[in-house]
Amino acid sequence: MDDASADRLEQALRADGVRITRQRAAILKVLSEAGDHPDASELHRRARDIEETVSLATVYRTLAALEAQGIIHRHVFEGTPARFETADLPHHDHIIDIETGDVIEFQSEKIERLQQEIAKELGYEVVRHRLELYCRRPRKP
Amino acid sequence: MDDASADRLEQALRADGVRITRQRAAILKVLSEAGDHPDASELHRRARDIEETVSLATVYRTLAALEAQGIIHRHVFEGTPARFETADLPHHDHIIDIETGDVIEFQSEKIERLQQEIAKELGYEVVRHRLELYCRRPRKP
DNA sequence: CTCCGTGCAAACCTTTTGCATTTGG
DNA sequence: CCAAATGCAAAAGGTTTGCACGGAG
Repeated sequence: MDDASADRLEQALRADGVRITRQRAAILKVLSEAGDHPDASELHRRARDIEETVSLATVYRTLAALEAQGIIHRHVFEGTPARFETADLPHHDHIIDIETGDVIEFQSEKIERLQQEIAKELGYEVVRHRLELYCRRPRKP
Repeated sequence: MDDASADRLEQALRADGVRITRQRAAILKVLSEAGDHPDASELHRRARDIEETVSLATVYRTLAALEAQGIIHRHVFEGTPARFETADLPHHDHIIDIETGDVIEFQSEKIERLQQEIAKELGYEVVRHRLELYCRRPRKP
């Protein structure tokens, strides 16, 4: 993601009457540039490189606001703090490398469809779902 | 699950040199009789009806031990404390009713297979996974 | 007898919040 | 201007842990 994206995030927020402070601009920039899935304290660290006066509380408050607007997604993987990513990509699920912590995205329309079918058969409607594959690279033989 | 199951859990533990105390016996009984997916404090509450002197710390320590032995599974659903179930049923995933908190189990061999394939294509091997469908009952028209 | 397990209370860690102060629009 | 946002520090909430005592094998 580039700076144009950070601008887009700002527009989306402004449209909802949210003020763009120096702190928020920094957080938005960091989010828009993140290729990975950083957690709150990592975002805090990166944001402070841009704007020194960002507190962790503000990071959390901004993330909550962005999530409420559907601008970012929060993922809580097993045994780790929540991690965040911008919601600009189409829906996808995640592979978590259990050795490195790396996160890889993937999509599977087939799985999505199967999920709906299963829920329907049991009398439910899927509102949202979570699919995480905790993986490792196979050992060489 | 019935009392015979509680006994089976005890055997499994004893075999690993773990002592069966009154407290643990109570926790095992509660787990083996639970048809739902109780969290630690609910287990604590139920265990105390059997054996008054069970502390929450012991509940957590016993759950950790049981999980390490693969005797129970721990599920951390969104925004709620961890919930536990005995590992006697074949593998399954969960539907969570977002209105009632009810948990429904389901299996899908197709989805399992697709997961493996996807991981393999990306150069990974699935060690474990988590699939949760957050659902509601559809409104009547 | 001897450790393993226990209760209690304090510590932990991430996330949230109350309050007085600053600041964006 | 002044409601909205911030920093700080304290609180919250689930879970873990240090320590001295108790009980299973």
